Formats: sequence, C-alpha cells, structure tokens
Amino acid sequence: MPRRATPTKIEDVARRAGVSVMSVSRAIRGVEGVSEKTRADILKVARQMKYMPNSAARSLVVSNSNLIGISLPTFAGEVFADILNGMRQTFDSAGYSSVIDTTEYDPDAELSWVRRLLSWQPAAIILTGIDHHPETRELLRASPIPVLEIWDHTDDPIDICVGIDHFRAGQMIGEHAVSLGYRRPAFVSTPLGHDKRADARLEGLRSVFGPAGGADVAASRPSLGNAFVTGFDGTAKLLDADCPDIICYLNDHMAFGGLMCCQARGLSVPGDIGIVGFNGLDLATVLPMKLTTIRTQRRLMGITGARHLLARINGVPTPESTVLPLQFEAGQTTCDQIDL
Amino acid sequence: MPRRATPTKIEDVARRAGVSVMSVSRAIRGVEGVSEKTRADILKVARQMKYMPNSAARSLVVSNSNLIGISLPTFAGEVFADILNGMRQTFDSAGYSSVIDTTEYDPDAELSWVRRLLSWQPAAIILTGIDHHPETRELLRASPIPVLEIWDHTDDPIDICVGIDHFRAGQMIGEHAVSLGYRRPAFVSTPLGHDKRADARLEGLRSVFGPAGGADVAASRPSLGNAFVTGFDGTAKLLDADCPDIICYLNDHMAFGGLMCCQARGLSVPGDIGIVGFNGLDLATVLPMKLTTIRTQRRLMGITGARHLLARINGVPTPESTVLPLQFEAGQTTCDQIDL
DNA sequence: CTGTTAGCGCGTTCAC
DNA sequence: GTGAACGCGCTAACAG
Repeated sequence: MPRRATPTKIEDVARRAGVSVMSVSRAIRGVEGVSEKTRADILKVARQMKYMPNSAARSLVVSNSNLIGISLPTFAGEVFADILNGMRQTFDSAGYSSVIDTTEYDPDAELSWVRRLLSWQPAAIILTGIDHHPETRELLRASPIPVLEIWDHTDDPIDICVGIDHFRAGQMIGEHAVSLGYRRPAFVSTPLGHDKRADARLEGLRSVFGPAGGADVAASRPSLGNAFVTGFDGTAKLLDADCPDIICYLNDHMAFGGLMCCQARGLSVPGDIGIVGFNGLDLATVLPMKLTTIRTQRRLMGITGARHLLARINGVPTPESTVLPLQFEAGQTTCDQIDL
Repeated sequence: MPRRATPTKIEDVARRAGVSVMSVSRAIRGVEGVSEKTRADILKVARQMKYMPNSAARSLVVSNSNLIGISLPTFAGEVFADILNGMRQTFDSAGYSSVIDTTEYDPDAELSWVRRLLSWQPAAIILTGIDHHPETRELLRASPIPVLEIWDHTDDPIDICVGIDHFRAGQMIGEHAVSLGYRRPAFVSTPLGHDKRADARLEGLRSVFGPAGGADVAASRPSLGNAFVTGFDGTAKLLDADCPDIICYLNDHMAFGGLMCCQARGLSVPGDIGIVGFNGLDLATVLPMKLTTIRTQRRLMGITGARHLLARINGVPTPESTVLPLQFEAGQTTCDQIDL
C-alpha cells in the first residue's frame, strides 16, 4: 500500500505522448536530440499531466543538485539580510534554490550544518567569514564543491571569497577620529571572539590610536541581545568609567542606542562626545542628525559573490579573493575638538 | 571517467566492516535488526571513513525528504526574520533543513517557487499569509504534503495555519484612538493590495471610526522602499493635505520615520498629533518616547507554527487554525485630546 | 532524430 | 540477527 498518491512520472508522460522516456527527458530539459514537433507535443502533454521531474532522482544520476547552501550568523540586523537578498536574487533567476542556515556565530553549528548539506550534493556552499571549524575547512577543501566565503577576506580562502577589509575599516575610523583631534576613543562591541570581524575593526582602530594618539582604546563588550539596548547599555558603562571623547560601535544600530543614551544623559553630540557607527544602514536616513559611519555595500556584495560563484560552478575563471571598497561617511555626530 | 571524486558510499562501509549493506543501513539509521556489537563496529568504521549517506538516494526510495520549504515576503524589517528564527530553531533540532524563498509579495513568484520545491518532495511547506495564487492552493491541496500558513489566519486554510487577527489589530488601535478622543485618523501604508495584512488592519481601523468617529480614515500609500523613509514621506504628505490628529502606521519602522517627520516640522507628539505603530519592535526600546503599538509575538509564532507542523508531519492531531493574542501597548505617542 | 540498456545509492521485502 | 534481490525516477552512453 503506497503511503501517498504517486505523482505523475516521466514514464507516464512518455506513454501518453507515445514516445520513449528519453525523448521526454530531452524535451523537458531543453537539450538537443528531439525534433521541434515532438518536443512541442511532449511539452503539451507534460503540462496537461502537471508533470514535475523528481529532483532527487535527477540528483542521484548527475551527482549534483540545484541546491545552494548559505550559512549566516544571524538574520537579525539587516546586514546579513541585505547580503542574502542580493545572493538570492541572483541564484533564483539562475534556477537554484537556497538552503539556509543560521549559526549564531557557533562554528560547531556551522560544521554540523555543512555535514548535513553535503549529503545533498549541493551546487555550491556559502559561508560567512573566514573563521571556521578546522574540520569544516578540511571537509570543504576535500570536496569538489565550489565554496564562497563572504563578508570578510583572506589571501587563503577555502575556494573563493568576496568581502571587505574590516581591519582597514577600523583604521579609517581611527584616522578620521585622530584628524579631528579626538584622544580618548572607546569601542562598544560584543564579547571578544564572538564576532571576528568586529574584533578586526577594533584592532584597526587600535593600530591608529596606538602610535598616533598614544591612548589605548577602551572597549565595552556587553553581553548579547538586542543591538539597540546593547549600544545603550555599553555606552552607559563607558560613560560611568572611562570618560571617552569618541565612541565607535559595532554597527549603526548600536550607535543609535548609544546616541539615545548620550541624549538621555544630557550630553551633547558631537559637542561632548563623538559617535561613529558602521554599515550605513537605512535607519540613519531619517535621524535628525546624520551619523558618521562607514557604508558597506552589502547587497552588491551578495550579488558579486553570487555571480563569482555561478561562474565558478560553470567552470569560468574567477578571482580568488575580491575586496569591495568602503565608503567613509563623515556625519554630524563627530566634529573638530576645539577644546584642546 | 568520473567527473568528481566519488564519496564513500554505504557499500564501501559494508565491505570494510565485513557485513552486508543492509546491516550498515540499519546501524546508521538506528533501527532494530542489528546486534549491539555489530552496530558499534559499523558506526566506528563509518566514522573512520567519514561516511555520509546520500540524501537524494534516500529521498528517492522513501519518497520523502528532510527538506522544509519556507516562503517569506521579504527579509527586510525584522518581522519575518523573527518568525523565521523561531521556526528554524525548531526545525533544525528536529533534523530538517530549510529551503527558503522570498517572494517580494508576488504570488506568481511564490507559485513558481512552490513548483520547484515540490520536485524535492519536501517534508512540509510554509507560506506567509493566506492569499496565494489559485494554482498554488490547488497544487498544495492535491498534494499530501503538510502545509502551514503563517502570520495571518483563516477558517479555511490549505492545511493548517498559525497567525494573528490583523482586522482585530486595526480595531484595537481604533478603539484606543476613539477612547482618547481622536477624530481625524490617518493610516500610512504601502500601496493597496500589496500587503493584504496591512489592508486588513486598515479595514479594522475603519470599522471603528466609521460608526464611532463618523470620519473616514485618510490613507497615504507611498511607493515601496525603505520603511523609515516611507514613513517619513507618507507623513509629510498627510500633514500637507488632510491634517489628521492621529496617524497609524504599517509598522514601527514607519512610525519612527513619521515621528522624525513630525519633529522635523516642529509638531509636538502627542500634543499636536498622535502616532501609533505596529509590531512592538526592539527599536522602540531605546527611543526617548515610548511608542504606542501592538506587540506581535513573532518568534513565538514561528515556534508554534513549527511545532504544529512537526506534529502534522508525524501524524499527531493538530489544530487547524491557531490565532495568537495581540498585546496592545499604550505608549507616550498618544494621549487624551483635551482640546475638543 | 529516436529508443534501448545500464546504472546512480539507498531502503523495502523477504528469504535464510 | 543477517543478507540477497529488486526497485525508487531519472539520465549517460550507446545503438539504430
């Protein structure tokens, strides 16, 4: 007794159209080897019978699928949603489906997802960042499946990568701050080691302030949770202790929370304190005060990554490592420190 | 000549372990029919050889996969990201992988995605809302695959649904507004027909103001794009024309844009004008003024939906239609109109 | 241009 | 408790 109504298969179509199974297969896939007339007849019958090829069967034969795996840290916060959007649009129109995972920044979770995905023989795999479980790298390096690492960059990717230079981003912020005369920088982020990209930006910031400003960068690393609240709380903690003159944030959301904190305490921005975000999110467009930030081209990054990967899938030569430019945007939350 | 290195298959493991293919199959799947000792031996060998079952082959035999399809309108704006997060967490720990789609509110796009997905014989399919292409309903009704419709509700779902009552949400806002003495309501949304849930909320609002307030609800429907900007622009248009005393928004993001617009024009909120959002997003938590809104339990909705669906997959009886409660949150952006 | 043969890797069935 | 057949639906390779 069959558990479910069997859908029409290629054999049913062939019988009804009075041709062989292979002709149907060829007609459906649009490959050569069928006369235009038979092809038209077959397609008509197939449509009538609502025939839908079984992807598992096809995948089994060709050792390959039209599935593309995408692993993201999280959906929260627009950033990865933007990247994902760019990629999905590109893959979708190329006929691929996206199998998506969120790791919550846990390399073990990423690894076990990669294992499961591999069992589907996906056309490609996309991972966020360049820091993975050693076994993930090993597994993927050994497999012939194209791999894209996105959002960060390295000279030694698993396969190919498209991203930005986070260390450089930190430097750019630092240079801006130094040139305006800021001396007591601080950074509000998540716990160290949680987000390697954020850590890299902090390092970039430190590389500037170390030699130039002579001051270390105070870092506040509140626990996880809502970015707005985290920014607010992290700022409160810094203001209580270190008395910085400029605070840089993991992202614009946190910066906004920080801005609210400063306002709540009656501090004037940028008079008393400078605020710098990261990403150039839409949120900033309606704020009464333009946020100093670095705009990352997330959607473009997604599209670029997807295109390179498609090329890679089709055997077209592709650059191994692509670094997208950063756009520094000086806003109204930082200004010259004339009180020196 | 094989195109790619063949991964180890079940036969390889069987040979190496000195048993039959079937024993390996049973051992791996954890079903009865193997002695504990042989099972242990087999699992050890399998691990050594890094054996990973081929999902396509398995799927072909059992006419079924561990893939779950999830269709969302968009990733933008936290709302669907929250729902998705709740669902993914639940499915993931149950061993399912998520194939995700974004339709951008286009029923045709949804349909063609459903078609593609069906070719993978997924364990279940999740669609957002209850308005679909007729053929989508037909296709899914005819198939034995469990279907969950989420975020909205109806007495006649394709299979099962979990959501909220959007019409009622509009009513709640209307009742609040009327009780505070507001008379000239307005609604800022997206173009009519674009988002059926938003339309339903507007209808709910109208159902209150029609009889009680005697005034119709002015509606501003700017074109699509960034929600903050849309809220800002839609508000500007309303203020220029209709002179409302309370403006309700599609969501909190738009409400925030509207709030900024009012502030930019020197209007006092809630003195001159009331502002009401929708969803109860995290954004609101750091605003200097608590936003009047309706909190939707999006993550809970995702988890609930996923649980019901898993029950459905496993043949456990499940409620057909589940409506989650709404939490009205009176904030500081609406108050009594004492100037009547 | 068309059809036939022979699997793809695994799970069900039914022997032993 | 274990193993040998067979078939899931489809396509590559070859024949005609």
